Amino acid sequence: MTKREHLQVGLTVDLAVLTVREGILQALVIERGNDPYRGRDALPGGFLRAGEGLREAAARELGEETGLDGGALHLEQLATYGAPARDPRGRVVSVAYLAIAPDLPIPAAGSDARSARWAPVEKVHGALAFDHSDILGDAVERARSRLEYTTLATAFCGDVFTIGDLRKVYEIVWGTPIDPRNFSRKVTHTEGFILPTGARRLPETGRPAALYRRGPAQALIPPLLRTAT
Amino acid sequence: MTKREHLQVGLTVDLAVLTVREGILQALVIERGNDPYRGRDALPGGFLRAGEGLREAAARELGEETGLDGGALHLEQLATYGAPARDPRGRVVSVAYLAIAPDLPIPAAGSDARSARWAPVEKVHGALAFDHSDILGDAVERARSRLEYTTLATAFCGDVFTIGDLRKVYEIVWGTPIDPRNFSRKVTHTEGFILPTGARRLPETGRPAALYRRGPAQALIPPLLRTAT
DNA sequence: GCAAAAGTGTTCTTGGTACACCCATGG
DNA sequence: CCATGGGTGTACCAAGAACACTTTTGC
Repeated sequence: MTKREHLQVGLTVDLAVLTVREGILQALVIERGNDPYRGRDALPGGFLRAGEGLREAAARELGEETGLDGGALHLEQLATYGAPARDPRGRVVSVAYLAIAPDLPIPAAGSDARSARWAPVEKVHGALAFDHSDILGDAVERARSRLEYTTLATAFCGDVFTIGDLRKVYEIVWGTPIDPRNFSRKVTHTEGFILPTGARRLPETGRPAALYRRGPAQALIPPLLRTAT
Repeated sequence: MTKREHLQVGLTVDLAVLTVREGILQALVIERGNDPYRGRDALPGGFLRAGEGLREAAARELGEETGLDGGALHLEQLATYGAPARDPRGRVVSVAYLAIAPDLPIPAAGSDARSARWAPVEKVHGALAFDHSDILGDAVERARSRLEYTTLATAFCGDVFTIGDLRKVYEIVWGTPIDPRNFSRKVTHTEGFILPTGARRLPETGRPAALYRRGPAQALIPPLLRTAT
């Protein structure tokens, strides 16, 4: 408000990309190639560029560092982290985004990627560079909450999926077992959550399961609440 | 990640301060004294200072511009706004905070305040400087949602309040009437939402109402959902 | 025909909604 | 005694939770 020059800060965009893979919740991490925290795992991210919007920057970094298409998967702003000493290079504020991806074969190593890989959230949480463990913790909590009130769970699945696949997403992200019968009724009775494709999938053993596709609904009304732990 | 200088941006903290006053939802606005947008209403806010955390900056600005005690009222990070052209002065990213205040006498004009005042949300929404109308819209939606799942409604009330006061908060923020009987049972049966003080308040006319104080509960379980309009 | 997973139906209980009456005070 | 808002009780209904059996496939 006064006419003196105001503090200028570096602004990064960091991504917490979550997926369900091999039966556990995993996050995309990269191994840092430069100081600070060289050799440590961190969330993918990078500096904002001139003329670029925040979401735009998040999608770009995702593509550059991991080869994932930022436009194709769910991407939402999570929170902004700006503790004065969070980055030893100087004053850097980070806008964190939460991304949800299906179980993709392997993140393709992009031009800027040193060693992007999926890692179990349980394993890396607490071991990340900067304040990225805080960000990851907040991201997981946001994802858990989103499953209650939105149809976001389908973003963890591929184009087509069974009700059992969807239920496993809930069980793995929430870490609690869910009654298959009640779950099935719930998702099939919620208008626009999932749409039957008519096709079926043959498991290794057992009865074939009907395949579904994401429906148009965004909100889950009424919500699917996790019971108090 | 490369060694070239990265883009530096100005970083502001803006506040959407909401209260219920004279039976309607109001927001704290200031009239801008400088260009750009001189003379237009805007949300209170200002630039981050060196060595200062984001929340700390929000509390400071709140005190400076309005005389409200940022430490005393509910303050939560809302979202971050960084569209490239949102500020004509240059690249400025804003971290927005949502604050909830009880119906205070009048915001005291602080040292930096030009003309802080309460204004009906309906009136100023769409007429604010920068992208502050977007921020205010998001803030109102966040507050509405918070009333469903948390005990935040008590932050709109003073130290002591009646169940009728609390119900009016819900009715005004949501814009829908609520059944007084069911509401009363709901809030008194939710453990830790409100605590009886034993005192009573005499209205202008009618039976005295019991007074309550905020309880320790943060979450509202089960939630108090607004029925689909 | 056996193992494995999918799919369906019923009961019970909880919580939400709708609704009508009595109570305590000031004027 | 009347107007005004505070406080309570009850019937009904929707939704979640708990629970057992049948179906379809591969082997």
